Amino acid sequence: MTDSPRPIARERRKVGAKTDDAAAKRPRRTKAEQRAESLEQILDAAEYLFSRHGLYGVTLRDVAERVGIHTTLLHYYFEDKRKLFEEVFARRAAVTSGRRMTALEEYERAAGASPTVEGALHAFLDTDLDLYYEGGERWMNYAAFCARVSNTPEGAVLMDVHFDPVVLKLVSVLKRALPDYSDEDIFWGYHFVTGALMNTLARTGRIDRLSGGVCRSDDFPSVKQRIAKFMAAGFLALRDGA
Amino acid sequence: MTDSPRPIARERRKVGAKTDDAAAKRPRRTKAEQRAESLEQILDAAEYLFSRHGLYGVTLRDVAERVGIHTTLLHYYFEDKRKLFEEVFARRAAVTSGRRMTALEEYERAAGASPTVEGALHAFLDTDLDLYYEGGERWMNYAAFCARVSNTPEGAVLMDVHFDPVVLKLVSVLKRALPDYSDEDIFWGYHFVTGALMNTLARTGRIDRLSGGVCRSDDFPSVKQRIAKFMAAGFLALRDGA
DNA sequence: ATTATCTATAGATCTATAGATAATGC
DNA sequence: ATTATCTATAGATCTATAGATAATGC
Repeated sequence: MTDSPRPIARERRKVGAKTDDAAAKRPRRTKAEQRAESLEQILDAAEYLFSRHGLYGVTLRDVAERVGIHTTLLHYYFEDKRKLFEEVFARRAAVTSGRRMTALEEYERAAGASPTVEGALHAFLDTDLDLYYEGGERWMNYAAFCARVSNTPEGAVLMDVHFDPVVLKLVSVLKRALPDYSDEDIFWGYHFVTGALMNTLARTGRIDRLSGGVCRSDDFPSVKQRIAKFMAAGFLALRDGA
Repeated sequence: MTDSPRPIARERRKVGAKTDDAAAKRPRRTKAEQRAESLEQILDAAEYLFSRHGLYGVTLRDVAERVGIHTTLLHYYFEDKRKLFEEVFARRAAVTSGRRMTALEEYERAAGASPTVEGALHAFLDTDLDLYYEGGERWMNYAAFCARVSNTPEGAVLMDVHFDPVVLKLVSVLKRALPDYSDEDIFWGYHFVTGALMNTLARTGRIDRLSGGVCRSDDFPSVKQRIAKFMAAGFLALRDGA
């Protein structure tokens, strides 16, 4: 693991130099604060590293070094490595899921009796892209983490656990927008949508190189401009005999 | 690593029991054959394991055990673990790339002056889906391997190396089909297409569980029935001011 | 005579635990 | 008195190499 030791936002405690820094700060922090801060730093570091190298490509030592703590402290806060991984996934899942759920409910209310595919997809996709893009680096890391994980067998199970409700909500709105569609068409359509979304969140840099710089992996606004309209048209095209 | 020790197609040499089996067979095989067979078995096993657990989630021992050989033999045939990984990628890349290239050229010839988006996508996507679906388990493993790898930073670089030519060919046909489109729209459209394709190739089982069995991850024919038409409509929808 | 495969092993690294120390909490 | 953090270390496992053995090749 040779990641650039980009400092995470909060100041690192330096190993073997806990005098100045720490002595100046610790007294001001309550234990609850210390705990919360350590947990956050650990999860941020793990999120960053897991998003780039996956569960097995990251060692607990990598995480500890990035935070500037001793490896064993990870065992104090987390049962084991897998649990740390799952908590990285879970931490922000509720936020994105909740936001999209709310957006879908609001859209349903606003659209009344005749929701559209594009409207539902705007609520689902734009809300998510905004969250990552406006949430800064950590949210972008989380997005890449999810995308990476989504293409793996175990990762897909985590997706089930955390995202099924909001996805099924989207599906229910799509069904109302396309009342004569089979479930099969709706689900395959969703499958295409989520593939495009995950490919965006992964931000591998491939589209940058492929397009010779015309598109940029981290340009979520450009994706947002196009994805809902693109996918909605795709759904409608399935009408006449898939 | 606790994969079911599903035997790979060729009979395994059993460790510590090389008497019957081997004694009966070896004499009949030339060294070139032996070499070719071992290489193939190793690559097949690695492909299977890497597709499920990624580069770091698989040990050389896992691969060797699956083949039924000693770990050190892997070092005899491959420089190191990463090289093995790259050779798994490269082995079938030329085949899929070549087939799609041919299909696109044939389509261009057939379509003459007015190629369509849907026609180009059929050539590109259907050719690939057929290859995996008709190629049996190994090709399906390779598809999952590629999909998994495509969502990672290093994996994306392998995609560049092996697939850029055929993708740029597709892009050139799309440009002819959509002469008034910006490069940006074309490339983002491709980005959505490949996301949907990779999500299909990954076969994580998520769509099966999400849809309650209505869709199946390994049902590539159903995807093939829909994907080109779906994506073509998406491209066309970008026309009026993305 | 050359190539394929195995034995033995080095050296590094990884996860996890037990127990000590240094902070905060009442 | 409790919680956060560090020291020391066990036990397992991993990649890779050196060198021996057992096949095929002429």
